[in-house]
Amino acid sequence: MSDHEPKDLYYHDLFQYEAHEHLNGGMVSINDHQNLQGFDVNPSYMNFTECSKGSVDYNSLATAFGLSSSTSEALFSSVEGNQNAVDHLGGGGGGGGETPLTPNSSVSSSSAEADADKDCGKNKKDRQPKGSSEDGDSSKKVSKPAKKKGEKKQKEPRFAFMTKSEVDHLEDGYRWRKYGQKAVKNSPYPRSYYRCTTQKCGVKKRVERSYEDPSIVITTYEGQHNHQLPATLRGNAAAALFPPSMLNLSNLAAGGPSSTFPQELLFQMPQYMISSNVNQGSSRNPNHLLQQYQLPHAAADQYGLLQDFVPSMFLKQEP
DNA sequence: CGACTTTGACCAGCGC
DNA sequence: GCGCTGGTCAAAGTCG
Repeated sequence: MSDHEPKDLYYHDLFQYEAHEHLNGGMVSINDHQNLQGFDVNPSYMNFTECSKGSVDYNSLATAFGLSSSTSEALFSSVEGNQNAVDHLGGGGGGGGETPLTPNSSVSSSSAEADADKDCGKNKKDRQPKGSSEDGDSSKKVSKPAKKKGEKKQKEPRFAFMTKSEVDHLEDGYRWRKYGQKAVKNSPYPRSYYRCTTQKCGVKKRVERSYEDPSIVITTYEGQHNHQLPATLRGNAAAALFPPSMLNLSNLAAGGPSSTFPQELLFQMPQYMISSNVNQGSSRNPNHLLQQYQLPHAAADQYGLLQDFVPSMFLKQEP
């Protein structure tokens, strides 16, 4: 954090420290022998840095998702609420560099616990739309948000994962609108910013390529979808993108025939977890979805383990 | 014509 | 305080 160099090391370490992370509980590997169709997914890892904190049985997690544990498929990184953790994915972070993701590392803080500031509003997005301002003093493009001094950026749950793909923007069944693109320091590849086009859904995602391995796309999701997959895309995208093996995985997690994208799975998992706590009286949240993603009986045993680490990172504090 | 992408500018946070 | 960087906005352009 003191300088940028450690940040630069992230990508190296992200991969090189796989075993290390395993030992330190910094990385979770979800494994599957199958390759993602079209993605030619290479070793990737599920890195629930936050949830792990050295207390998570990764194998259990993998098992819970119906994954075997010899080769990894996708890297997921829970970087929720931790700027460092996020940044190291974004090529700007300092968490993953020289410092392994030990329980004491900078990645260990939890926004859900410590930063649950319950201000679920999006700080930046809550900026007054310029057009709405009466004064119309549009000398500046962006009006200043009436933000209090100590107020920190809202920290949404985040997930990052790596996918080996030639396309930057992986279809995940949701509709996204690109709202920005920035060059990333020390990386020749720009980072793209997407926002879910569904109204009231503030989910965002960043997509960038690893400069270490340009074939790897790093996707970071922020927030949780509060809606279902768009009907027009639902199924098609997932079905197109995922081979039966992957769908099996999804089915396993879903306990049903519906095909789901791993990313979606990531989001549904939180929702699933959230349901018991948050769902009451929430008419807006289509939590019937949750029923679709019940963990399979086979994984029921592991669910307890999931419960151990999921809540702190996934549970969104309901106002 | 609406939805989406591109792109330059602005802002906030952080380190020095 | 300054500069750097990441994140976001919104006008303009593009596409179907």
